[in-house]
Amino acid sequence: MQPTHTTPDRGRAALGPALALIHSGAAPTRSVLTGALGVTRATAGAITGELQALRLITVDARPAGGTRGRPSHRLGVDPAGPVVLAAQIHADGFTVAVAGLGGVLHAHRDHPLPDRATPERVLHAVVAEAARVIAAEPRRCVGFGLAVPTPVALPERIAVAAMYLDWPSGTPIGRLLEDEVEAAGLGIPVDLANDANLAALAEHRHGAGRGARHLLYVTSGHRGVGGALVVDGRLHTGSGGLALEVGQVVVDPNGRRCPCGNRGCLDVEADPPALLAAAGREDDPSRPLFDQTAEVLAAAAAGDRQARAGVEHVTDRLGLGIAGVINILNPDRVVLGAFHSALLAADQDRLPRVVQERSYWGRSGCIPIVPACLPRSELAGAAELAWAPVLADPLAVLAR
Amino acid sequence: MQPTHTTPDRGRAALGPALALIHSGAAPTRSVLTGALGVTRATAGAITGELQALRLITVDARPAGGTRGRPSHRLGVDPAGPVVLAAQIHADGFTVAVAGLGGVLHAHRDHPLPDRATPERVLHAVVAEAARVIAAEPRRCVGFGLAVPTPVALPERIAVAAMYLDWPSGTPIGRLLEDEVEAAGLGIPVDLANDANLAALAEHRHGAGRGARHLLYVTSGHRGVGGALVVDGRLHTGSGGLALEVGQVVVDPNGRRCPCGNRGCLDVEADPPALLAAAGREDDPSRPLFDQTAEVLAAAAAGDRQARAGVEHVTDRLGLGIAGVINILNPDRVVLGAFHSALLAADQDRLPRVVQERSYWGRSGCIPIVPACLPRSELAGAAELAWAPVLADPLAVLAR
DNA sequence: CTGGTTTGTTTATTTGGGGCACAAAGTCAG
DNA sequence: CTGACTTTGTGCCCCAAATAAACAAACCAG
Repeated sequence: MQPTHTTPDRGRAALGPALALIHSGAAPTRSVLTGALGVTRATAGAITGELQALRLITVDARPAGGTRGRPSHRLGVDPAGPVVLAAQIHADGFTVAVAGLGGVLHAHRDHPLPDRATPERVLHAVVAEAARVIAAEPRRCVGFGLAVPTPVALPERIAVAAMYLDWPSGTPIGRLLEDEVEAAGLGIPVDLANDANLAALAEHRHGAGRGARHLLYVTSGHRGVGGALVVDGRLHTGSGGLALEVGQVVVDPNGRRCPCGNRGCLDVEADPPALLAAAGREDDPSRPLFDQTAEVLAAAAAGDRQARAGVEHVTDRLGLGIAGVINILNPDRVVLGAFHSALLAADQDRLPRVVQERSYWGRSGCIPIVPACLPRSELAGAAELAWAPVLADPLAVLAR
Repeated sequence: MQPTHTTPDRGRAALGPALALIHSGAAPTRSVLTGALGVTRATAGAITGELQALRLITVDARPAGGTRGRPSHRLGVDPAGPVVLAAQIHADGFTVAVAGLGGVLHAHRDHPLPDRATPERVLHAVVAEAARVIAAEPRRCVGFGLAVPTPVALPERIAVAAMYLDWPSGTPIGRLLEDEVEAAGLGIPVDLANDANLAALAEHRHGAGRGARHLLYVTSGHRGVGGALVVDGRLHTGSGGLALEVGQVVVDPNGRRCPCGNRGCLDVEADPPALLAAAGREDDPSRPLFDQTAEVLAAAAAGDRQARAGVEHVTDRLGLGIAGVINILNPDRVVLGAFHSALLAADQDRLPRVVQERSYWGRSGCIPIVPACLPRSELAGAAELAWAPVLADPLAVLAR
């Protein structure tokens, strides 16, 4: 017999949204919070009081100055409040960091991957390191988020087609992580997601995408092109978690072969190796791709004609791909990370022009294309993932 | 002096969501409503009682039968309750209909466009007809929605690049409509939007897209390809209202010229004239395109080799375009309207196969591609638009 | 018929949040 | 410097919406 079909007491429902606004910097004062939540000043005061009692935020009574009337108190995250663990697995190793609210990365350390880097061994190493960090951390740790360099299929969180790691496609990476966390006895909620998706999330909350309603994020680290889309402030993962495989957008049907089977995907037409090839250079496997592309960009800036042509070629391809997405989604901002950010810096005008020419009626001329601005956006995104339960319902997480 | 920075009393907040659930058929009983809203049975009972008192819904105590326990009462929309006006402007004229809740089109009549069909004259004729219908309608009319065959740029609701009508791009069609409604003294809230977008909305609420979280809708009436996307149950219009110009997706860079300036847009590669051309037939301007494409499809079904090749060619092009969108958005269903629906019917297997081949890892093999099923989806969508304020806050609209 | 199960309704109670008044803390004009 | 004005923070009262609990109703299965 079910007692009387009810839901557990959620307490103050606006607590989470209020914390999210302060966390993202969108509500620096109680007054702004009042307007953003659509409540009275009295309620906003009660909410901030509660958040303060939870040691999540601080209220600074020093005058903010400027306008007329009584100055607002400044709202900020509490540096002594709870923290989360953020981790990232990448091609060369993994990183574990402690992160506070407000997008603050307190400390992070890089570690090499274990030998024979199977999913189990890597996750075991990550969780072991996480346990060490938690043990050494005086503040309370309330979550753990992990960024992985493979697409993650929902709802089972299965890694598919890892590009750098030799992980078999179909690895149930979500369950493996939870098993490791359970075995280590961490006792905190855990989640993981694709690194490019998380980078987009972080840029939207704290970086170059702040305030954008719909955001397109495109990036490339080593090989392939990743991206993500934020719709109405939320990461759009699609029905299967595999949305925005922007790398699969075809920009040249007669272009280079792509591992996915098609020809001329953005994946192979606008990543670092594509720039090397377009500039007529060989990929030297013994050196980091990043250094080699930096050389090409520098040469182009110095006037090297072939390098310049290569930059323009790849920029045009990228522009075509972005224009295609813009035609479909009409975001209000485009943020470029890593390699593409450098590409934009090398020629400020060309990419916006190409995008404008190739998107319907040139309306995208008004869509700003800006470089990412967070130093470790994937890690910051993993922190966002870890904070998600707290932002959804602070009481439920902190009450334990 | 602002009194105390407050928001107006909204009464029962769950009233709107509850009505929306009943309206879309997602909550056929109080019990389901209880679960969907996350409230107790007592609250759900109070809410349905209030909606019943507003004459918006009916409660039918007849047994629904089947399972154990006390049978639920059936919830349904009240046929005698308020109605809205739905109108559509199309190439040959305009249509005005009366619509009830639940996606019911009560009656609709077609009218020719006035001579010299300027925006002002057409809107004047539509509103005049609407006023006549309202005057003859015994039930209370609480809204007016209009579907127009041009993209509508937000937030000013400006028509851009009309394809069939000779309307100048940049026409402030939203303001013109409001002026006409005001001049006619209708005294009801009014809104308008692009017809393909509204068709997608209607299919999602009441048609082939019911229950889908993310829905891609692609259609073509006469010339060009339209579409829309429903994300998390809401129409995605992008930041400027011009999202999902799916017609601008390039499927063949060496293809036919498109009015937009590009080559090989879906707009000119997968619309009715494209099929005629691919089947080696001349477009006879004196006959409706629909009849001509129907002939090609019939010929293909009868074994005409050239017609068959044309159908396959256009199907492949359409599949390429859909696959591109799927790679970016990963919807969980694709609905095809009008011409594309007929194209799918002509060859059930080919389109899904092409989409599967051309989208990443063939994962779209699981994404159903189904024909639209509403007879007048644009009109039904206009009704949805008119209902929107009521579904958002029934009391605010009906209290007057 | 009896017991079990689910649904609808009534009543009492809790509580989140609005309305209001007032105090506080600044700016601005003279 | 002073007083008017503006905006913010807070305490108190009250209401209304939702929960909880108990009960009644309606059906099925033995």
